Amino acid sequence: MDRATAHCTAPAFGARDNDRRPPDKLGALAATARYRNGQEICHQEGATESWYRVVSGIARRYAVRPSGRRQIVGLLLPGDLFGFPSRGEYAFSVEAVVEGTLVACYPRRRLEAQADTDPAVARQIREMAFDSVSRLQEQVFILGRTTALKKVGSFLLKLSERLSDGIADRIVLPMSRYDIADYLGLSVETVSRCLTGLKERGIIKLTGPRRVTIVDREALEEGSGGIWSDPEEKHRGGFLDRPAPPIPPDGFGAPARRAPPSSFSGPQLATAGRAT
Amino acid sequence: MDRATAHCTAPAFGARDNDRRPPDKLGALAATARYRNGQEICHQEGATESWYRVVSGIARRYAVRPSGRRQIVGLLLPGDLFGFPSRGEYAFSVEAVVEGTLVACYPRRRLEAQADTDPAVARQIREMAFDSVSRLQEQVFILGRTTALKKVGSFLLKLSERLSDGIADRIVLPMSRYDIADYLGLSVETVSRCLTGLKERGIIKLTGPRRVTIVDREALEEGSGGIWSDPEEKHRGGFLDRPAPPIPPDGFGAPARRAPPSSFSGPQLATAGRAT
DNA sequence: CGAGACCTTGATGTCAGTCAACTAGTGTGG
DNA sequence: CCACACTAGTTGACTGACATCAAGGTCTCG
Repeated sequence: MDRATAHCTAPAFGARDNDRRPPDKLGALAATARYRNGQEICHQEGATESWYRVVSGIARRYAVRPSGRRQIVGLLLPGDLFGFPSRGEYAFSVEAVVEGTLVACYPRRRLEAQADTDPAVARQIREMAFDSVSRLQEQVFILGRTTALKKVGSFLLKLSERLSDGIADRIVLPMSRYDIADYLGLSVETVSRCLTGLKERGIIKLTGPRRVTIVDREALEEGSGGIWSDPEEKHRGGFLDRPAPPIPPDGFGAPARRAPPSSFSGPQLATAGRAT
Repeated sequence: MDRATAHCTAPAFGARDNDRRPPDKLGALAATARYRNGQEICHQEGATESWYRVVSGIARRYAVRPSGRRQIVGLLLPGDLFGFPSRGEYAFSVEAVVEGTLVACYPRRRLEAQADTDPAVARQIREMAFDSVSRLQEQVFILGRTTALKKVGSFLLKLSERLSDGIADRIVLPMSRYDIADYLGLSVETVSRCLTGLKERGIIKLTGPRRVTIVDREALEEGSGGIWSDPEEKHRGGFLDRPAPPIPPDGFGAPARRAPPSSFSGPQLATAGRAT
C-alpha cells in the first residue's frame, strides 16, 4: 500500500492552520493526505506537478548519499510550502517524520493559473517562498557553527521558536536523535553528548528522552553564538565559558580567535579587486 | 563617501543579464549602482524597502559572529535577486566581492504593485525566489558534507556550473581563500590544503592562485559525494579512494559507514508518535 | 520473556583547527 | 632604488573535537 491513508477532502484545512498566516486563498484546490512516520510524501521534490504544504505534523527533506549516509536538508513544519521547482540537479525526497502528518497537495498548473488571475494568491505564494528562503538561510547559519554544542543549541532554539509559538520553553522533540544528527551533520553519539552536556550545565532539562525544557534561554542564545551583523554588539563567549560539567571539570571553552581576516569593508579599496 | 561610485541610471540593464532568464520585465524600475570590493550593498537584508539584483560581479551575504568570525551564508551571482523580507531574527549584510560589482535596486512597493497588475512580473519574482530556495538547498547540502575535501570539491563544481555556463572547466575564483573558508565553514589553511590535495591527486590544476582548471570532473563529482536520493544508485567511494598524494602515501579514504539507522520508512509505525 | 528501536556512555583514532613560519606580490615612503 | 609594511597564499607541527567502535541501558511491543 502506498500512501495508505490518503483520503481526499477538498478544503478540509485552514482549520488546522496553526499560526499568523494571512487568510488562506489556496485552500480551494487542495487535496489533503495523511502520512505515517517514515512514509514518503514525494520522491523527487520539484520534479512533480504538485506543490505541497504541511498542515500538521512534520516532514523532512532528505537525500541519501552514496555512502549510505542520509542527510536531512530541511525540516518542514506546519505552514511550510514545498515541492516547487528546483533548478539544480539535486533532487530531494520528502517524508513524514511524525505519525499522521497531514499534507495538502496542490496541482501546480492550476495554482499558477490562479496566481495569474488573483494577485492575492500570487502574493501568498511569493511570501511562502520568501519564508522558505528565510528558513534556509537560518539553517545555513546554524550549519556554519563551529562546534557541535552550538549547533545543537541553535537547533533547540529554532525548534522552540517554531514549535511553541515563541514563548513556551518546553519542547517535545518531534524527531529521534538520529534525525537530529542527520540534520545537523553530526553523529548520534555527539548529539546525545551535547544534550547531556547542556543538561549538566543547567541550561536545559531533560524530562524524558524527547522532552526538553529550556531553563536558561539566555545562556543558550549567547552560547549558540550571535546573530548580529555588527562586530561591536555582544562579545561574551557564551555557554562554553560556563562552569562546565560540574563533576569532570575539564575545560571546554570557546577559543574565539580569528579576527576578521582582512578585505573588510574598511579603507583598503584599491588593493582589493586585483584577483591575479 | 558612502556608496562611492553609485550612479543612478534607469533601465541600464538587461544588456548585461548574462544567462537564460526570461525576457526581463523588471528593468523599468531599476536603479543600478556599482560597488567596490568589500563595499556594503545593504546592511540589514530584508529590513530595507528595496530589493536588489546582481547584474554583474559577485556579492556575499554574511554575518559576523560575536567571536569575530565572519560567516558567509550566501554567494550572490549575476541574476540573483536578494533583499526580500526575512521572517527570522537573523539579519545579514551584503557586500560586493569583486571590484565594480553592478547591482540593480528596485523599490519594493512599486515592484509589488506591478506584480499585482502584471502576472508576468509576479511570475518572474516567484521564479527568482524559487531559484533562491534551490541554491540555498544546494548550499545546505554542501555544508552537510562530512569532510573538508568534499566541501571544497562540491564548491568548485558548483562554481564552475554557475560561472562558466556549465561546460568550461576553467574557473577563476572570484574570491579569496578566506572567503571560501568562511563560506564553507573551514579554516583558510584547510581550504588551501584541500586545493593542493586535489591538485596532487590530478583532479584539478592550479595555474595561479585564483585560476583553477578541472582536469577530472568525473572524479570530482564522485568524490564530492552523491546527489541521488536512492541508496541503490552509485556506490563508489569517490576521489578519496584515489591513489592519494603520490609522495606521501598516507591513506585518506572514505569510511563510508553508517547505514540508514532506522526509523526508515519501515514497519514500525505505531512506535513512532509516542514522544514520551 | 525476547526482539528491536532508541538512547547513553566510554575508549580510541583521525580530521581539521590552531599556531607558527615562510614565500611572493604590491604599494609606500625615505 | 631599497627597506618596510601589508595582504594572500602555502606548508608544517601540534592538539582537540568529533566520528567511530563498542557496550550497556531503557522502553515498547509481540
